[in-house]
Amino acid sequence: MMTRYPHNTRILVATDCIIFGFDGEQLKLLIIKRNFEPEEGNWSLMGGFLHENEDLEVGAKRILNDLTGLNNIYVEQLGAFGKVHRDPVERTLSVAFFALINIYDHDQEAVKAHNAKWFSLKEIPALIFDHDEMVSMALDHLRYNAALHPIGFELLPEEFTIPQLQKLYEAIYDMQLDRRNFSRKILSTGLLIDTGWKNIHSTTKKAIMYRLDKVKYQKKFYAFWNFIPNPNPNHG
Amino acid sequence: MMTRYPHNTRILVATDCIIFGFDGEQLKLLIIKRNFEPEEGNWSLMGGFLHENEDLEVGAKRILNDLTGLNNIYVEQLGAFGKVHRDPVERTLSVAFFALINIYDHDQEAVKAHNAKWFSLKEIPALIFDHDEMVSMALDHLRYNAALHPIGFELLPEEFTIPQLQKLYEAIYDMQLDRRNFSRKILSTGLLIDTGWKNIHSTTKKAIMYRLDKVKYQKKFYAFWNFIPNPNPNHG
DNA sequence: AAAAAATTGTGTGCTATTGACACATATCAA
DNA sequence: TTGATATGTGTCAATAGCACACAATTTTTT
Repeated sequence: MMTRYPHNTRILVATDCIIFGFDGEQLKLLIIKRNFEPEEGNWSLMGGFLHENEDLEVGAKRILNDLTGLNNIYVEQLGAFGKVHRDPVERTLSVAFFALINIYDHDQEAVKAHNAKWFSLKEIPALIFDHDEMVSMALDHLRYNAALHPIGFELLPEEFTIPQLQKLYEAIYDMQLDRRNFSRKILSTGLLIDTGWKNIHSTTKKAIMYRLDKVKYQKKFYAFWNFIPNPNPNHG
Repeated sequence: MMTRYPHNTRILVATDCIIFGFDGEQLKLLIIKRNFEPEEGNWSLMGGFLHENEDLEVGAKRILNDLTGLNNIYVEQLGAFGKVHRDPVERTLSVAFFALINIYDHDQEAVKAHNAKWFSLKEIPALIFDHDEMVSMALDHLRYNAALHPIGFELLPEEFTIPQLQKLYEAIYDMQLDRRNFSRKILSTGLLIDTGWKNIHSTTKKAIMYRLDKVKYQKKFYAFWNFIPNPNPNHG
């Protein structure tokens, strides 16, 4: 029995998290100001090295918990970033994870302790290494997947109104959507349950609060949606 | 300036390739019979360790070229597989790559030399490590993406007929499609160029040979298609 | 107290696309 | 010449998409 593969180089493996949140108006990204070398003082995704006996997703969730105090975060693996010189200190392969959190749920003290801050998409500063590329890929992933799967709900509180949901989609796609068509589409999926409550925070007509039907959500995750109006109606 | 990150474990990084081909009737997977330990004699995806100064995709293409003799293979990264004990010898992180090739284009001698063989999807033997999971994920990826993007063409020769393309889609989705509706949909994309030739190999009516309009292909890659009839017509 | 402003809920009609299905055409074999 | 098989094109009803109008609710203003 072999105990090692001979003659091969072992390299460092890290995990970086692209963390999206929604404040009701804008889509935001949570990043940290590094207080360690290299690139100390510059902005970076939250990340860390993988532990010796730790699975990838476990490592990502440990890092996310560390920063936000949250445990049940929606994460998907984005992929591995392995360019030889992406880290100037030593070759490091990073597995990027895409995370969606409810921005009002997290531990704000932990975020402060890590020198972390939420940035609107259009105000994100330059990031270290290849983190800009990771963010860009994560945003594409979000736009691509939110049009086909009901993942947007991960960014909202348990109970939400249709206008809130619409604002989220408008923020994700940076476009205006028709209120009436959006409402019809979203209700026709049958994924929303009327809680019987109304949004008491509104200053005008109080919108109905809904919650996600989690059973149907699981079943329909792969049934294709199309929330975003077809950008190219006549396949020209 | 630092030269190494202290106190962190370095691990082996490998690449495994999930290689799909289409023989005109069936979708097939190319796998190898291992002639080295561990798991010698068992079936496995084609893979190998990443070289010291090699980028991930370069490593995958090196491995693909090694097996098939081909250079311009369509590859996408599927993701990193990093479970602690996925390789019994030593912890190894594998980055899986999804590859589509024209089955009649490759170097059959090289394939034989590697003890490799094409298997129909329904006849794939059990594979080593977590390779079954990789194949399953790759197949999901293919089904998911072929419905939205024109990647299916990667599996066909430069010139092909609409009935051939239809058979490919039927193989991918393991379902029958309506000839007339399929033809209408595919032609309405404007992605196909009539070469003026006809399929001389046919024994009955010779179908028109088309080729892909590569300029439009690039432009339309992200314009959503929907080749597969809606599985769930009334979003119920 | 009534009107205005803002926001939310629901409806209508036109058009393009979809999916089910029929018929005409081309090629080879019997 | 006829039959068998495969290919190309057409029709039509049902549906879904999109543009748009109107009614209802709540707070603020007059």
